[in-house]
Amino acid sequence: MAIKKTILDGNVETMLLAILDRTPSYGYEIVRLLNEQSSGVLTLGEGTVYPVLHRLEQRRLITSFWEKTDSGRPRKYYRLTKAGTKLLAENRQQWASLVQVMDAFLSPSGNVGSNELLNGGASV
Amino acid sequence: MAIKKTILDGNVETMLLAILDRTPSYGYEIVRLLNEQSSGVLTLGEGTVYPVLHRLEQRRLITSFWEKTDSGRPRKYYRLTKAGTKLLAENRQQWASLVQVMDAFLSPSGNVGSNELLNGGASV
DNA sequence: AGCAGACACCTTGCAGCGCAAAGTACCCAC
DNA sequence: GTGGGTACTTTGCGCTGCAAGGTGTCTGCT
Repeated sequence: MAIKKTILDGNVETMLLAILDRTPSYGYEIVRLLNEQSSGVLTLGEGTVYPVLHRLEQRRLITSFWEKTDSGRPRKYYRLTKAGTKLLAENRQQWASLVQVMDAFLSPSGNVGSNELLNGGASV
Repeated sequence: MAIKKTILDGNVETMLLAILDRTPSYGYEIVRLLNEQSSGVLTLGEGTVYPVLHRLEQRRLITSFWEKTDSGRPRKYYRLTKAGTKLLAENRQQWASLVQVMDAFLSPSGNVGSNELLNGGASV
């Protein structure tokens, strides 16, 4: 079963930033990357990824530059800005916090609030 | 830094189900539970939790019953239905898948696609 | 008596995000 | 000349979290 859209909210942004943090890339390839390298868990279309890229660019978290190719249409490459790198770091932190909280509440044992859990996170 | 709303999308639902899976409870207490037992990571208000509860009830995932109390107003308790229990299981699976994917893409080393990661999840 | 504050519930309206759908355009192979 | 792969774009819908505002009860302080 593929992942439902609702719990993806906001995390697509983080994944794109993480991908672009490794190396500049372009929309079409990012879509392939996400779908192929997620064991079939993700099934994102272009209609999802492109708008996110546009949003990120408008917010100056990434910048774009066109590159000609031998085959087919030119590609619009994206690269992280400084602000993007910073946001990625924040998002990593956010994600870590969420994992911590979800783990606590989802633990079947129900030992939420056991203080062992409450030191590792969100010191910021 | 508290968690931003966007990445909470859908997960609040799962947390509520998980809480109610342990024991029936009521809105006001659930709000306290979430905020107190999350090391300050969550700062959810009643305006967030009550609508979710209503939604869940409409979808027949939980049922409610009023209980009188000695102090103050009566409480509206919620309890999981069979469908709710089933959805919780699904949501756990969804969450596990998301964690797997996010871990893969967020790993700084960039070794996404290393096949060690690709066995644990989403067999459903 | 009056008032604050904890308890407990509810609703409206907005903003953000994912995504399906539909469209444009180029190239290659048959 | 048509089908399919590459590549980018946009519009509009639905769902979700949440801020803001509101109702009502009881306890305790002054």
